[in-house]
Amino acid sequence: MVKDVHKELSIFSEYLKQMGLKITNQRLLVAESIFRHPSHFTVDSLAESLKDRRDEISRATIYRIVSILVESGQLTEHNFAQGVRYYEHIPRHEHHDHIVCQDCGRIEEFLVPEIEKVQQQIAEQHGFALEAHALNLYGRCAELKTKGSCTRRLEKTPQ
Amino acid sequence: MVKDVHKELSIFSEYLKQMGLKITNQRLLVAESIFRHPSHFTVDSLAESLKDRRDEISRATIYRIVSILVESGQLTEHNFAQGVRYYEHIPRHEHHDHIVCQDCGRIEEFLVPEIEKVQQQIAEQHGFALEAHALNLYGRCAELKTKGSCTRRLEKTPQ
DNA sequence: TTTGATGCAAAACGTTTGCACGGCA
DNA sequence: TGCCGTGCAAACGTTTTGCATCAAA
Repeated sequence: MVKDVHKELSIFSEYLKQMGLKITNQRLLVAESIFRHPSHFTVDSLAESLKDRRDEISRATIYRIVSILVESGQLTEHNFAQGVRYYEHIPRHEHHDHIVCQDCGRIEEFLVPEIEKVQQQIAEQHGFALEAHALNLYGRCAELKTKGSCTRRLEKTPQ
Repeated sequence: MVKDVHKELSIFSEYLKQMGLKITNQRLLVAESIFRHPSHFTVDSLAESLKDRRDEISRATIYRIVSILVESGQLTEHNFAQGVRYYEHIPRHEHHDHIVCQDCGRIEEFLVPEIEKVQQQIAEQHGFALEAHALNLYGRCAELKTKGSCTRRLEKTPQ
């Protein structure tokens, strides 16, 4: 676990070096926080979780660091809903798709290998060079269904 | 064709009546324009296409009418990219998925019945009540690949 | 006549950017 | 030391909203 974080951090540092970018405290701190972060996040939630340290990092800087991580391939951007960008750190490039609760914003993951295959075929049929794809399911989660309400309900929801 | 437009318009009028909403000129004009519109659009592109009539309809009003049409089920909202909402009128609820060119914004449609089935199963496995889904493929379109550039390149692209 | 719809302008929202200062190389 | 990164505040583009006016019922 901790090893993974270190590994990802050194990949990032290496990327910075290769691109002639500087290795700063802010970049390392933001990246480390993301690599420890288990799940999907927004720049806003990331900024919140970084708030309580002595040297708060400005949102502008966080935005800039996040785009570097997208370019380095260590962060994936999701369009679950309009208005906010969601990000996700996927170690070892293990792709998966998402099912999103429209009530509480809960996001779960799944993978169906057959679908992955079909997508490439469709792109070929349309003459497209496939670069990325997103399969998002939207619904109401189990907790809501059984309990009538959601513990996460008060958090910010995509939508 | 024209018949379809009339049919959709009367469905819309019926919906307005049932919801206690008024049938106004702006609502009919915007809806008619959408129902004639063959494809995906944004509020901006819709406003542009409605510009040249004597009584220009304000953007605020167009936004409000579009959300009514989403609620009436006659318009589907897409999260192809951040920043702009794309809409699509789907007569007779013929669902399909999309492949989007990241260069020119060209959007083509496809449908794979097997995928549609699998999605329901996945939702059940996760205890979700499935309400909607989106399968978006992103790539570079054929025209770009063969000609090295895109005729649509200068239009606004999602991204 | 009553109530809801419209248009305008201002606000809201997440995100980006110009610029002066500060810190890495 | 030079140059890039940072933080601040202002700008941005899309969407929403408060309010006075207007029109459908």
